[in-house]
Amino acid sequence: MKTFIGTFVNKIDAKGRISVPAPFRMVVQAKGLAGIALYPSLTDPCIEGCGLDRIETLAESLPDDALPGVKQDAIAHLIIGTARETPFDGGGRIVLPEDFMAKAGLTDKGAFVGKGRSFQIWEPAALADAQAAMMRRLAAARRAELDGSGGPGT
Amino acid sequence: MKTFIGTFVNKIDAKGRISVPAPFRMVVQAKGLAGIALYPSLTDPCIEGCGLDRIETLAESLPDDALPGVKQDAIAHLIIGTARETPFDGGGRIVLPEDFMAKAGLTDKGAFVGKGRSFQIWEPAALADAQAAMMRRLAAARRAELDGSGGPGT
DNA sequence: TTGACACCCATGAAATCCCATGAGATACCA
DNA sequence: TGGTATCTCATGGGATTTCATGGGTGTCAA
Repeated sequence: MKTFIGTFVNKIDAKGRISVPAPFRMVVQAKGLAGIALYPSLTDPCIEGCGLDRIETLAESLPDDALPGVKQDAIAHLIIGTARETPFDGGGRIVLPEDFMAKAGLTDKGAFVGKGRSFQIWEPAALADAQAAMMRRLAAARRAELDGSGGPGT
Repeated sequence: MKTFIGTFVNKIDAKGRISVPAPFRMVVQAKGLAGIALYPSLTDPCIEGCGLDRIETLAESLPDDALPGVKQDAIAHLIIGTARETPFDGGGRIVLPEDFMAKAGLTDKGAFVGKGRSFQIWEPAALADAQAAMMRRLAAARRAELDGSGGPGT
């Protein structure tokens, strides 16, 4: 498996540790990596994660020097600056940085959500809310579409 | 690890010493270097740093087509001319030059921010401001994009 | 001589590693 | 097909090491 797929809820212990779901772990271990990179999501109240190869690729894609006039890489710099390398312990866990947990509202449980090449870690309740909100938006969009092309659908 | 990733805040003691974060130290030590090179940032109110090797590379690997109108050699000479070598002490610390500290507004704490091939040292509050400003800019850009597709702005 | 600077060691806190345990799922065998 | 053995995985706690930080001493230069 080479993509992050599915949702898994694991416990966060007193030390801030959480087990990375075995399928996710295998995605990064298959690349020969011994840990993941975490960074606060720029758009959602959650932590984002990926193999740290992705971060290093991001860093290497930047121009060799910070010269005036180049602001297109603002996002990359923001991610690189806030990212954090988190190695697996013997049991396949990582330690969630405290400030990341605070930003994502994480306390005792974390929901890993696969996003393909990356994944997110949500507070389970917040994830449910966000997903419900997205469903409502989709339903509304569909209704709006049907309204224009015929009667109210089922 | 071969790139500077993440943010770490350390204390500056009365002697102007500050611990270089262990992950950053390992990046340069992996290259066989026993210290780092510092120079005032040309674009931000902070100190910039990297391995000594990068300064040497800078003198040679200047593309002449990156920025039309900007004298690349001038920038290189500026960096090379102002850069200072700062060796690690036994505990992995460096001594921040006083004039650099003044330019960056550093007093009692310094925030190391990874930038991939290099890193920066900020006054923590100034860093927070700069990052917040950047986030606002990104959010504004995103809003501008969404406006085209019908969302009522906040 | 006096100041600045580099090197040394000490210490507490925090992060990391290690092993143990139990539950659940799977595979295997009768 | 039912039951059992095995394995993986998630979790808990303790021990060890690393790291950041503080201060002292020696050395060199002005």
